[in-house]
Amino acid sequence: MIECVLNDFDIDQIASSGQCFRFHRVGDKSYDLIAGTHLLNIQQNGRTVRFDCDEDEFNAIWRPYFDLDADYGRCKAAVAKRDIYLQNAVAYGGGLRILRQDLWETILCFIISQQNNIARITKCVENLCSLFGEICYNKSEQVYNSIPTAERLATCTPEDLAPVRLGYRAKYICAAARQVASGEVDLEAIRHMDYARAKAELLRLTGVGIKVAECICLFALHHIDAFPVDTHIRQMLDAHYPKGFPLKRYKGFAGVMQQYAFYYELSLKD
DNA sequence: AGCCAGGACGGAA
DNA sequence: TTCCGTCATGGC
Repeated sequence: MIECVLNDFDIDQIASSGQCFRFHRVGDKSYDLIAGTHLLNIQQNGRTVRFDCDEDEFNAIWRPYFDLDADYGRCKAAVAKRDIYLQNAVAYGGGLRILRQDLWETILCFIISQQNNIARITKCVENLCSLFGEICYNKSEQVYNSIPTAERLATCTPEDLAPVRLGYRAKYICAAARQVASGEVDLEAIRHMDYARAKAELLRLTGVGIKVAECICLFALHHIDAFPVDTHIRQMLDAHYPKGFPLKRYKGFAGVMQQYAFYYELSLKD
């Protein structure tokens, strides 16, 4: 068990931010999280955060996963004083982090995310894991499955995936899985590429366009200068930045600002 | 009952 | 290049 006192960290905000669909709420500010092949229970009480794991696992997996060595206060301080919108967004989502998620898991989740809503994305991901996930965890009477491997999905047809209810995205998943399993697209190589090259390589995957590629770069590869523009961000840009978002001001970490804005936009629509 | 959702694809112009 | 119809499903 590891206990930390953390600034700029709110597990409820992180779990509901729409960058990860694998948080399972098990109590007040308490979640089971599946990340790749790892399972964690995390619980927050004020600024104190409990990670149910040993020190080695904490340092090797969860410290980088939650980006605990980054100073988000510095990002927040960079917001222009007169930028009322972004000031509000940062104040609202001050506990967000940009996660370092598993690459293949993020590819699948964000292929599924297209033209879809977060509630249904979460259900599709759960269906995919429970029906095709290969590794199972037993934790407090709760069974969790990992995301299915590319090799497993490469053997599937879109008809096989019908119970997952992916709609037209099923054929994208099958095709992308074959590209990865065959080595046509090399995920290990992508992990070592810079942002521009990683994005170009991800775009070769069926079902991955510019927006999804940027999400993968931001939420898995931690290229935090990626700035995915989805329908919510598009509306936000039109409404608050008609002359263009000040990307240059936030060069090198624009994706952090994007995430504050995205989370803030979601809150304004319920 | 419609409108919309963290869009991508293939073909037309 | 840019533009446009199409693609499934279900939350709200």
